[in-house]
Amino acid sequence: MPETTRPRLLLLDGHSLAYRAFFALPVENFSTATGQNTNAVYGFTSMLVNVLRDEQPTHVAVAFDVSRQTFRTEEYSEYKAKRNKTPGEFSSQLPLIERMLTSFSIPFLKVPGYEADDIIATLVTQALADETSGLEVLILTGDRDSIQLVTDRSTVLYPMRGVSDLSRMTPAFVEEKYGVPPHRYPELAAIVGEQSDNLPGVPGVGAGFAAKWINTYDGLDNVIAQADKITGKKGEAFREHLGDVIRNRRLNALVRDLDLGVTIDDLALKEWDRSSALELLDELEFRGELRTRILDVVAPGEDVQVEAGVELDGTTLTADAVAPWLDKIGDATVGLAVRGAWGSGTGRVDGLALALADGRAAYVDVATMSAADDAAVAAWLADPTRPKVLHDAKGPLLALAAQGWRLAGVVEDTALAAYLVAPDQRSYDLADLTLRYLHRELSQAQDPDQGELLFDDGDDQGGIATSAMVQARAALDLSAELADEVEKAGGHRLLTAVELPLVGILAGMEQTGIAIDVDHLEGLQAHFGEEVRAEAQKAYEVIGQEINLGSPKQLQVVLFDELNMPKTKRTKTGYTTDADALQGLFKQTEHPFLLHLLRHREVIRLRQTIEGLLKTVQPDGRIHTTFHQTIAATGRLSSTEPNLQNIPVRTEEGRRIRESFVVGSGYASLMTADYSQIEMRIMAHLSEDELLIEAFRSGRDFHAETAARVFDVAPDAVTPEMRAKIKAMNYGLAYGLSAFGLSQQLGIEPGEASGLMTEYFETFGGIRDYLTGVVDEARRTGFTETIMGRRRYLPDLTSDNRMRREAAERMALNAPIQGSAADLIKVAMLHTDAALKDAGLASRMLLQVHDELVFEVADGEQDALEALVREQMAGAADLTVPLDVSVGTGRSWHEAAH
DNA sequence: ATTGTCACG
DNA sequence: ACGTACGTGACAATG
Repeated sequence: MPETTRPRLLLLDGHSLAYRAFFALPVENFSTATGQNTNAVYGFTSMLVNVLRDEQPTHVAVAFDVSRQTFRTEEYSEYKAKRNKTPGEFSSQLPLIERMLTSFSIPFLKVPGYEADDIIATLVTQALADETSGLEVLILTGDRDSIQLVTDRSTVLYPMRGVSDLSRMTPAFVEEKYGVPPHRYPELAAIVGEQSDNLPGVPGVGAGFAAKWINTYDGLDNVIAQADKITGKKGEAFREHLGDVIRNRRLNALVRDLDLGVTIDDLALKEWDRSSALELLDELEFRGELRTRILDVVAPGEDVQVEAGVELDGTTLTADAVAPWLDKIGDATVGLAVRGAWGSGTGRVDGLALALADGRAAYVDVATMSAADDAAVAAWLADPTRPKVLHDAKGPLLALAAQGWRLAGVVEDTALAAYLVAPDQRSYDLADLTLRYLHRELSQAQDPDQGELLFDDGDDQGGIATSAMVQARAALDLSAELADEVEKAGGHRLLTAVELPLVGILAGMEQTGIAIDVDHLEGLQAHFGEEVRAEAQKAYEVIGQEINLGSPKQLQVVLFDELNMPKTKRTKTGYTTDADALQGLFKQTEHPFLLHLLRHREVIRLRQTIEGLLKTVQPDGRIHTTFHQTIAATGRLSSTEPNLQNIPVRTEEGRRIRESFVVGSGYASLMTADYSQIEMRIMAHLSEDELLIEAFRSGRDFHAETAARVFDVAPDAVTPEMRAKIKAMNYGLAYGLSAFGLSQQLGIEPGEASGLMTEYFETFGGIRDYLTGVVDEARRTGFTETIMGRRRYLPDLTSDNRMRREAAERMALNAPIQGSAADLIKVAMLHTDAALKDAGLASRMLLQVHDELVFEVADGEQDALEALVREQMAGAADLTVPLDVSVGTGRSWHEAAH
């Protein structure tokens, strides 16, 4: 005989559970790419799903508070008044919880003027009224008021700590824990008070005494009636606070007869809306364990595989089969994945995987290709009319180039698309994106036993062909999905007109590399190495011991314990020993150790830089850096292995390293071209500040011009000090400067810095208005935007954490400026590259350093190149101020400085 | 793996 | 009262 399912009603207090989850789970760990916080949704959903799984209810409902205004606040305005203002990070998650419930087909109820507790109390009362139904009730809540609802047919599940441990409150449990039966719990709470509701109780009376009184006198009413019989201090306090107790009792009584317009039958569990549930899980970026747990409960047996069911009709092409296959697919858009390796401007191709939207896919093993195959592949790759989609195309591009294949017709790079949609991500791994946007497990689908991959994989032993084809298909499907997202984020033009075409240019620059004078670099290495040794020796002599000068920990012992120097600014683990602090200490103590230490730092750093560079010189005598297009959230490029964007320049000694970056054989010289004050010019353009625009249009010394305005003197009366102050101010502006930061920078008093800022903003009111406007708008829309429409999402602008909020505000000030500059030089690179090709010049672009481009100049092209580069860089955008470009030429990067 | 320090724009 | 400018990458020391 089949077991009859006992009817069980599960009631949840949505508000209190979500609120608990919000504080239990660190918000940093739970937010989406676009900055939506999800910790409360996550915690609530997790609790809900666990209870659904463990308790198997037949009926479910969730109750919410509508607002803080209820009949209780009407009656007692201080009710819950001590609670902090509900954080925006919390409120924004409530609609998501409601959507989650809707997709689970679980009804949620709200009644204006009443709390979630009252709704639950009403439902419990209804459910228990019908004794024949045998309905059992479970109440999941984070609010202790519900304890009064516990009976032998209704149990409260109360989260103990965090969101995982539930305490099962049966009548016996309540009696054991509080010393009173459940229906008397509110009487006890009335005496003891409830801090979270801002209901003060009787001072000095705890749960123990309260329970004793209630039991002795048989209920609170009798305790009150015979209050004068209670002796001692506690009795006195009780009589004194009788009013509070009576009020508490009135307020903590739950309303049990609301008109909800639903019956218990309406709460029966229904079919889940699987597709909208999945969609929401993706939107919230819930993957991994919770996702699985939800799907297990929501749609048992219909796990991700259903979603991952990508049917691939794949084949590993044998010799001479490539050309016919490529012919068959015509000009369909193809997902392309390259197997091989790449880096340092070169690479190797082992195989190519192609996938089409209709399921066809092929893998070409380069090792077994015939000459005809090679030609067919080469032609297809190079044909711009045969559209291809790749993930992170720059590496494959280099590998293909090393194979002698040119790649054209790349209509989408899914890494770049995902970056434009959410530029703050740490990585844009294909598997992550596939899961986030396609609801598919790349790794799972790779396994032919689990996925639904239907193809003859022939001698594909390691599944290399399979996984490559699956990735090719994933890239293709992703491009379709991301196209919408990019469109929504307004990034379509940026993607197709800037980022995508830039890929090839960057690949070319990496491939070309920059020539290095290794002998010179080795000479410098020996030179600085000797000084490192000598300076360390002197440092050891002064303190009479040999410590590791590179260890902040050992330095702190020497400086602060042994030499008893004043403590510097704190770091997480101790006191800072950075150069600024050491200089400060030297001013106070004049201890020679500090000078040797500082000098040691300086030269060891130079030596390290040199050694790092030497290690990366390739057999061709050149360094081939890797440029990254999806790292910096502002839109800038970054450079690694080695980083050629932070080669020393500020000191004469450091600049000697730049002497080692030289013109390669067969070329005449290096040329650098950089924008002057690009960020301030963008500031002038965006702020439309008349005076600032005028300062730039005058063509005279910008910092001096602005200083003259601020100090209200003639331009020729500006002293070097005045200029230095305003220069620091000008630079600081785009960083969201503070009086403190400015004072540190200039070594002046914060008060003076603050006065300087006031003067500055009075002079350049347009800048002040612009800056406040940027932050306001970003707070409203959730993102900032550059001249080209590049977005950066800054959810922390509404954070309750002051540090986080202010940090986000500074990012909001900086992102449009730094990002627009990045847009501009990228456009300049595209135009310059095109113009070089147009003009048939042999000169080539080697490096980009944010506002500077470095070129290798071919013989006889010096003047033509300079004119071309100036024109393209200055014309990259039409701003209200001119773009000034300064150019220099020489044998080395050092000489090419201007 | 994280922290401190320091190089660049 | 508190910590302080934006964006990166490399290296050594240390947990």
